[in-house]
Amino acid sequence: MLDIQFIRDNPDLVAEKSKLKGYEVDITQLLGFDGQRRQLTKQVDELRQKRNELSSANKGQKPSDEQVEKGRQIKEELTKLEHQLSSVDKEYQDLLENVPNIVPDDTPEGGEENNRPEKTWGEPRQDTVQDHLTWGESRELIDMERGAKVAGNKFYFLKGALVQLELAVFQYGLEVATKHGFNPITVPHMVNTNILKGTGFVPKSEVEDQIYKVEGEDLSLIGTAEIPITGYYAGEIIDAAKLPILFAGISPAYRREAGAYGKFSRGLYRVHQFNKLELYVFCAPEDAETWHHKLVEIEEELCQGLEIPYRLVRIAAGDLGMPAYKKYDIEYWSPVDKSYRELMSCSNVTDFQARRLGIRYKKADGTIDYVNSLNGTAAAFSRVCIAIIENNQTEDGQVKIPEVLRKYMNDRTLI
RNA sequence: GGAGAGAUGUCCGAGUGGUUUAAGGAAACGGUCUUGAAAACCGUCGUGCCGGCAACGGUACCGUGGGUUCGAAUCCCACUCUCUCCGCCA
Repeated sequence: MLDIQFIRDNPDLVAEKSKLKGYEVDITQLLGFDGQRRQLTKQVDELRQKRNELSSANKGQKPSDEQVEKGRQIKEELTKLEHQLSSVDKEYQDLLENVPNIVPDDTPEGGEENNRPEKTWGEPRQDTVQDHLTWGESRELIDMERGAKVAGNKFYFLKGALVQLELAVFQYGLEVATKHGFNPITVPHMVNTNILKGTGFVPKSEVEDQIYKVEGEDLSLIGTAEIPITGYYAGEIIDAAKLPILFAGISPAYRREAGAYGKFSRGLYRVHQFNKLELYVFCAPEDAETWHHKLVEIEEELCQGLEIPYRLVRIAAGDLGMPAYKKYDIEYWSPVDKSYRELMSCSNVTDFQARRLGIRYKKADGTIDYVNSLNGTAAAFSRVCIAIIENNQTEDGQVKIPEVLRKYMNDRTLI
């Protein structure tokens, strides 16, 4: 959610940036409701003032019939105005909540195809390797068929050495995260609608497509630990001295992925459930940009440790979600597709989510402001797994375990 | 799942229809005193919205949402959460 004052001061800018992101918002209409809301608020407050004056005029004693009658009139008028105000306010809130975050001027325009590569690392191998699914199924380490039997399409079982690999990846991820000061946290795997909406990257139409809802409960399965962590401080005012607050959240990620059965959905690449280690930062606005770069650096450190060749890309405006101000993806090299594919993502959402959920901080001078929040993937195992299997194959079809993981796997070197 | 109790500001805690403009205490901050510190004393000390350059004024907020009333922290209804006990259970 944007600051209404900011929208009042910069209506054209907000309209333009929203359009760049591909969101339809009618700023004129929003400001119209804003004006009505203010007008009505003024009238309502004046009437309430009258009511309060009347009732405090006869403290401790019975009011006269005349006073009661006058109070009754005020009440009637007030009820009418309050109803008007609440319906105007609802329209206003709905519109305001659907205005996406703005983007900085250096954001590439256009959609996904305009994402801007900024850096590459490692040697993209050009020889032929087995794809992860063929490799994993033939060794009975990945079982998609039985996953489908038990739960449905895009569910799976992982077994044996891959389970150990997964645990090792998380151990390693936590090791790096804690080294950088992140506090490990586990989270509720379901959240209520209030928190879900507060994270804001789920406009109504997408909620249905992306999020599993629990029948008969006000609960949804989380698509990432970002959601409950964002909610952690909802409605609170944090002492500035406590910032930055750094979390490394571990959770499964549940995603419906409705309609996502394209070319790049084979095997573990796009699944309904995977485990994820997520980095999260609450900080003062002036530190957000620095933390964003720090998060990207940590992601790079992780990829380099895991010996995964990658490319860093700056995400174009049209490919950004509603809350994102600025976002980078790290894409791993896929020797199977001979192209780079998404592995990690890192967003600065400024105060967009903090505003929606009322997460503020109090500075030393006593002033209060919204915190900024940032999040980045440290490891999404299903994809890390693909990247390792496909990039680390030896000539005889074994997979070399990255150096950094071996101490977590009884010094095993090959799968 | 059943029974009971409860939810008030940063914290503790008073408050069962109109001087509540939320008492009192603690913590925190500023000051006096002190060689310094503690203690003591004095002062400050919630958030949002609207108006105002500002000082300030108005208004709302006592778990959440409704309702009753001229007037609600206070009465009524529903919900959420917490605690105690019982049941079930890894």
